[in-house]
Amino acid sequence: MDTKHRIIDEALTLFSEKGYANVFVGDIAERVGIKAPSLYKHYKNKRAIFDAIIEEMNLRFAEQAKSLNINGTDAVADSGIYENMSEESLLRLGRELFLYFLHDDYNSRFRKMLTIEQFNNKELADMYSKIYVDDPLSYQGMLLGMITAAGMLHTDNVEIMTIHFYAPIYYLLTICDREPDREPWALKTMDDHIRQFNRLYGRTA
Amino acid sequence: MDTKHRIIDEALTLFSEKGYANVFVGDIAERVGIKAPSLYKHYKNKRAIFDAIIEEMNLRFAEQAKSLNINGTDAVADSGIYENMSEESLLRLGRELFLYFLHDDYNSRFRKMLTIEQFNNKELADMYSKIYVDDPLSYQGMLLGMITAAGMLHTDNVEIMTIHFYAPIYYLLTICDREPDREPWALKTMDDHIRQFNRLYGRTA
DNA sequence: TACTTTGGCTAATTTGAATTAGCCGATTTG
DNA sequence: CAAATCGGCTAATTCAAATTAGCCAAAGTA
Repeated sequence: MDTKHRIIDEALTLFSEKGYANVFVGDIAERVGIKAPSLYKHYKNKRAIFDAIIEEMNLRFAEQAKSLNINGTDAVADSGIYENMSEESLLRLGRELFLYFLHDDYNSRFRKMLTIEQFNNKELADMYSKIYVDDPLSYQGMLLGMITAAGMLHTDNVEIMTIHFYAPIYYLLTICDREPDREPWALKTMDDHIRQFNRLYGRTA
Repeated sequence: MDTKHRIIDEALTLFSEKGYANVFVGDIAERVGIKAPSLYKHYKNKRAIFDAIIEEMNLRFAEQAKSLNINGTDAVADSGIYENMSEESLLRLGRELFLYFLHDDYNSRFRKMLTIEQFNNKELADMYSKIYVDDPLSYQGMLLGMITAAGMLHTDNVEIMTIHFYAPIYYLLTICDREPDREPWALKTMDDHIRQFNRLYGRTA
């Protein structure tokens, strides 16, 4: 990774821990292993580093969204979630979602940064909502809708069903961001949540 | 309200909007209608203002917790939630909870401040978890547990049932904090959530 | 090979925000 | 009523952090 990327990488780490205003240009430089003035060979100023992070993340999430959509419906059908749609496949879906969001290097740092900066910056508020509210709802809504259409879950309101699936995951996620020690409890709770979700929505009406 | 309280009141507003580091002592003073140096007649320094806010909020929440516990079980029984436990009473419970957390003057500002500062400050992280994770779960868990014991809801895992009740409320709350325009949608979604919750857990097993 | 660009450095400089000094009128209190 | 004390003000002061100036060596390039 070249210096220019190392800078936004280290800056993201620091911003996610302390917030933009509490990170000094010198802190970033130190992490990168250079002196503060050298940073200015790569970025016009501190704000430009921040903007570069946003831009980079926008790219990443756009790619991710595209890759999910390209395969889209087919990928899900292909994934075998239909053939043997069981509690186990739902459990897998939830756990993967949770652990991906929680541990993915960029997701976790970027989410914390957005959490800290969201009230200061309309653009970040919108990104937060898109990434952690609207996109998951629409993607999981699509999945759960298909599973429902296939007769394996039952509801007349997929949106609420999706919130019932996702809100507890989101809730546990924010807890782990704040208190990583609770992760084992969160994982267990996740499993219990999904098993119960499956029982609640899985019965034949 | 005397100056000393006006200061922490305005400071809380500003901290909740921009975060501690982005608020200048002069901003607070201006809101209060005095000059920055005059602030120092009331507080030793900027950090002391922040600490005073924390202390004040600790008091408020302690009082609130006490008043909930004093009446405790009796209050619930008294509240008539039993006699005609209906979808309507659950709806009321959810809506009140939601609107109280969302609009209560101190709750809403303080929650935003905690959201911004949580990763910087272990004490605040703990407060956040207590106020918005642990206390609601234990209080609502108690209520729902009683309703379940009375045979009006059905589950063998009250903790998960409580998360199923509260996590969507929490989720909607964080959305409204970030995007107040979504409040009407959130309220409607709240109602749909609770009706569905009631149907899911209300059936006789 | 010589010229240019790149990316590092140290030593200023600038800026702006927190805090202190010290004055002063109003209010409280012995 | 006189002396504290309170709570405001203006004018410094301090200090830390962002940024700029300007030097230099190594790497790339005509």
